[in-house]
Amino acid sequence: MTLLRDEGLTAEELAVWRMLQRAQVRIARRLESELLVAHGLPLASYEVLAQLAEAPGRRLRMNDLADRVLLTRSGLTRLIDRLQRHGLVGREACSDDARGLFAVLTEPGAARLAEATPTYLRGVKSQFLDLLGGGDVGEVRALLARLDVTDAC
Amino acid sequence: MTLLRDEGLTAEELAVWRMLQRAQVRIARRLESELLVAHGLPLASYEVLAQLAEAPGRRLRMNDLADRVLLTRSGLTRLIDRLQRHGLVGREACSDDARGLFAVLTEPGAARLAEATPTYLRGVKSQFLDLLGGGDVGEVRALLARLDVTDAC
DNA sequence: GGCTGTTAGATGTCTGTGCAACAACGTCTA
DNA sequence: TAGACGTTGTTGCACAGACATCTAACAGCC
Repeated sequence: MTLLRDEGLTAEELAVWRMLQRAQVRIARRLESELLVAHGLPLASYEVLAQLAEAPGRRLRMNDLADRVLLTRSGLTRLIDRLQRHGLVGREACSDDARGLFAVLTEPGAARLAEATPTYLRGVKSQFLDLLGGGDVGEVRALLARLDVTDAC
Repeated sequence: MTLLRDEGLTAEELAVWRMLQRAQVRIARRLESELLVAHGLPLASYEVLAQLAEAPGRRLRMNDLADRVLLTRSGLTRLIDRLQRHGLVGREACSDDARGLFAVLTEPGAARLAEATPTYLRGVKSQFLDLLGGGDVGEVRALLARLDVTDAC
């Protein structure tokens, strides 16, 4: 464990990273399972629909969307394929860049999203916010914001 | 967005969850990619080796280990298969329960872990701790600890 | 001792995702 | 205008992981 000191870390710091990891994975798993049993919607699909719903014109470039839902472009291609097959999103060409494609939320997609959103929100509340306790949210936000470097990597 | 109010959430609270998600996923991705290029070791494999190294006798029951690395039993079976194929861990029977198996860290496994650990620690530092800034660690720990309910679910 | 129910791991199967390679298009420079 | 270079999205491929199912072994009970 002297390796820790060699790299200038404390055991506590390392533990904090592990806790972050555990927390995120477990919360995500529970959210996903709740969405799945109640609406047959995987978490990633929900997030795509939610991002599209929030975007102007209910549409987003594939690349842009991939960033927001933390998927590679290829991963998003397949996911949009699936959603399109179920009629929840469509693809539309982009007039000012012939390479570009928009993923567009369809009416059925919006309906499905509306149906699933209460489940999602309740999950976030019960699996995450309730555990945090009351007044800390701004504080947590500030901490996490530092990790959210929109970097050049 | 009145849905938020219906469930008693604020937009900020929802954003905090998304930030947690992004932070964890991105940090994990970078750690994994660093471990992969430098040592050909996926993050999950590293974590298994690390858990075994910390355990008494360098061994852990499959079930126990699966919990610690956030894998299902089946997932861990395959992962241990792979690691065993590369000689980094072994399997040993459990004397007091004939159903049980220990995953045991081998000497080559320990060596590989020792080799990869500086990369891992540097990654945790540069991708996570440095971004957090200095004195907050105890505070963050306290916050995350609340999410780490070792629950009955 | 023979049931019943539970737990530990392993395996078949399927889905999802990343990486590398590719084609189509845009952009910049000469 | 042409060519080099970067970007966007899709595809072939391989792999990792979840779920359901299976077998073996334990525990409790009559």
